[in-house]
Amino acid sequence: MLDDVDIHILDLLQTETRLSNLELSQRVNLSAPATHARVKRLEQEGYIDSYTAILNQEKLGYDLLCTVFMSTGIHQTQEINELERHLSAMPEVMECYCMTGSFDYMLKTIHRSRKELEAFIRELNQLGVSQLQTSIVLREVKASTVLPLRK
Amino acid sequence: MLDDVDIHILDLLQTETRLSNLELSQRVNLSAPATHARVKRLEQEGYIDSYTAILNQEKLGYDLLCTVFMSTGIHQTQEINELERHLSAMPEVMECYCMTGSFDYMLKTIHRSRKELEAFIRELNQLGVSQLQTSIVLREVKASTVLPLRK
DNA sequence: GCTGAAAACGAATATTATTCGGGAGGGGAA
DNA sequence: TTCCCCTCCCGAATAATATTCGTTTTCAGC
Repeated sequence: MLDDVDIHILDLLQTETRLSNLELSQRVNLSAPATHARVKRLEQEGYIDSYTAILNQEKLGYDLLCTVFMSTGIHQTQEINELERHLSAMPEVMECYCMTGSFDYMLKTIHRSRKELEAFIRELNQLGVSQLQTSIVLREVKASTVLPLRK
Repeated sequence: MLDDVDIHILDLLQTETRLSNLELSQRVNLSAPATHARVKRLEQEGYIDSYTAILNQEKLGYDLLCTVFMSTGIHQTQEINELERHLSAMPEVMECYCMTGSFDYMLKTIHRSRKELEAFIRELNQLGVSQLQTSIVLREVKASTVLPLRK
């Protein structure tokens, strides 16, 4: 289980990932080796899924963020798995959730242009989709990956 | 501007963030110092927004992921800014987008229990919201932060 | 082909992570 | 209480890695 120091470490890793182990240890009032051992434990036990670099979408030409709601006409487990594997493999699909509500899935997708978006939607339609509703993000107010550990 | 090696570096940093500079340099066929200088440049020029640790939501007790669509009754710039500042400050709000479609905003929110979700929705309602439509994520099919650089 | 700027290299150094031996603290059994 | 054992910590030593530096290469423009 996790004690307060573990939570503190996780919280710091979420927001100040580039802290050196030494700095991290000073923030949580432990020695460097003890802190290091805890981080390794948190990684191994799966509390930390991964480390990642967040790139600037705009600077890299990805200015078109969309949400796509879709329903499928299929109900067989095998076909559903197949569909989901397809969706997961599409690099434009950043997130895909199975949801409550009037649609089966919600996707968050990213594109470089309307042209690419259109091609993507066309591709989706060939995957056995019965309904599609696409909206475009006009402005990003907040985009975070931080869990609210310290509430 | 970015050359092929820069793109290669960014792509590796997205997926194998924990690579040492030496390993990274070997992957892109450059010397360690040259690679390091490029990474620093990419950071400084804003191609890399941040580094972050992705925590395991489930293991940390956050099992309730939601999308909230909302519209506001307000139209004054000042009030809108105020509202957005509020939304951004709420730790349960992981993402907030201003969107096309029948609602003004879409939120991605995270909670530990239905009880907390209810309290959150109540809080939202006190922020000058005219319409709210909340859906719950049943299953995460894909959740990525990776931009499709190599398409 | 010459020249200058930009970018690369290898070696040297500085910083940081990681290992290791030993010791403090705390719970259970006699 | 005392002893033992387990867990976790610490500081020092070592290993790995990042970073700096002086020099060399590369290449576009003349």
